[in-house]
Amino acid sequence: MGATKTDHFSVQQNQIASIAKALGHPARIAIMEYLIKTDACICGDIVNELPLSQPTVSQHLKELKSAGLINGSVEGTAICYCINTETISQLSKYILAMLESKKCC
Amino acid sequence: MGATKTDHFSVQQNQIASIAKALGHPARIAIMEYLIKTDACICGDIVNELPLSQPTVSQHLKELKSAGLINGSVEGTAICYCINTETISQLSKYILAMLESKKCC
DNA sequence: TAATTATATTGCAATATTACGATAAATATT
DNA sequence: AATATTTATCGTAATATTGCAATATAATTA
Repeated sequence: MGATKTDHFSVQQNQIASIAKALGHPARIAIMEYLIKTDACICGDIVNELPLSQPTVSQHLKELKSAGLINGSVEGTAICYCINTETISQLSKYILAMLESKKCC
Repeated sequence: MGATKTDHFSVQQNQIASIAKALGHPARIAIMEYLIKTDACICGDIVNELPLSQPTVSQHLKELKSAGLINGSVEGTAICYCINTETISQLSKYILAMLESKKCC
């Protein structure tokens, strides 16, 4: 075992889970915060901001990208990373809906 | 390696990450949705709702509980599970703040 | 074109997660 | 007390994640 049984759940359940999963690591939260804090697309220096090696940061960026939480575009030798508001908004709406439909307790 | 370097990140970053991580599995999303859909605390029958074995569901419930996303109280032979609005609200606020501080792109 | 700079990929070790059968624990009921 | 019901825990196997050193790739600059 060890493999998630994704096919037993709905597309939306898997989608939301994969976005949440991508945010489920402090390094990736830190990356998102840094991209937001600087109010701009960041070319480079994400590695210098984190207490992790370059390959590790690159891997985290890849996961955030594949979850649709950030976009990356080539900018010379560097790559420009930017947060993707749409995906965050999708998660936000889902969670707000959770709170709204809650009636008991 | 394989162990997350939690001590290199802030308490809040770890907190948000752990809530997101708990939601990072379709089965746990399905559990949350079921608890919300039924508009009540559910004693039992969560296992019957999911395509997973009882021990597996029990484990997922434990994770949701330890992340503070649900509460469980003994109710006879059964256990009554309920979603914890506070934790969901905490995540919601954090994500909304993300969207608000986003200015570029 | 060679050197430089920035990011990605590969390979690997350590650890974590997912899933379930078997079994235990807790509470009700007979 | 014995049985039934419900949930938790243990043990274990399969897979995933985390992290980094080494290396590769891509684009710029000298």
